[in-house]
Amino acid sequence: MDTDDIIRMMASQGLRITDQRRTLARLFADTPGYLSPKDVYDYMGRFYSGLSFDTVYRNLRLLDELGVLEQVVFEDGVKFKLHCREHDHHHHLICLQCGKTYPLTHCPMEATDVPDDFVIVKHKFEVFGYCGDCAGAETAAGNR
Amino acid sequence: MDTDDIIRMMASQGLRITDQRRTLARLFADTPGYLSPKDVYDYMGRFYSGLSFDTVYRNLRLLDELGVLEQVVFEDGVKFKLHCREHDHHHHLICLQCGKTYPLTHCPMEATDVPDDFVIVKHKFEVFGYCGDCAGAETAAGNR
DNA sequence: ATGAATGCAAAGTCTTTGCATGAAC
DNA sequence: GTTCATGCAAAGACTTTGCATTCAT
Repeated sequence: MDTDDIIRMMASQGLRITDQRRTLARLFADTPGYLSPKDVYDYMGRFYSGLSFDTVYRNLRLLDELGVLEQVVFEDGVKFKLHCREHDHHHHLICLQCGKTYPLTHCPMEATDVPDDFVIVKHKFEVFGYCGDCAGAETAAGNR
Repeated sequence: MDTDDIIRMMASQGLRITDQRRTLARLFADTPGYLSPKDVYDYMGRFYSGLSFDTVYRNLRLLDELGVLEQVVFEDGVKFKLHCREHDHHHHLICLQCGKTYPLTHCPMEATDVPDDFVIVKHKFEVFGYCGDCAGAETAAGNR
């Protein structure tokens, strides 16, 4: 999904396409992983001098509600990424360094035994670590 | 693990056993599930009129660091429960109503394919829903 | 021209910190 | 008697809201 796809998606939901939202769309289109509100604010701040945090929050929340972005709560706070385009259920491998995610097709629920009287509503399965690029960089740094 | 076990654990780590900490120990010994800082504050507040939030936070953080409690970040905030006494790796079934947890022995990592160059650090697997008691109560309420 | 998006300021929630008093050892 | 725990007050981080102005449509 590229910048224009995101913009079309926003427009189709009735949102007005401001310059700022165009930049926001570009940012998420170009980012493979998760971004915190602060990450977004810092990036956007380079282009808009008077940028305020509340606008960033408003747009992130709006895009989350419209299904353009998805929001995940990590130990160190809330983060956002493009909503996964894959329609089939899947989970993620997440790089702790660069934030990039990789889909995992295996869903653990198939193999999980749950008591008969327990009504399942949802589940969460995430794997964290370092991707090839980041693990390599770290090792190299450690060898200095 | 009962109240006295927890108190012994605190004492062995050099903590002073105040009346308030005794109550805190009892609360967690008697609670099968997760408690938010506010839950703890509300409960403790019944016994200590001048109770302040900062003391609750301080004690929760302290007990988390000592390994007496464990802290988990949920969508609706941070919560605490007694640290699992089971030594073997396991996951949890969590009731959205009463917060009670049940251990799951199955670990999804065995069956998950991860790229060779990805270095795994940790993973998270949690199942949410309603336990037998709560699911029953909800259905009964719905039938009124 | 109309209504939505933005910036500003302010408030709200949750959590932490500094300091004096009081309690545990 | 020392040292740690508590309460109070204040500050800090993060997020949301109200309102006037500006901009997309």
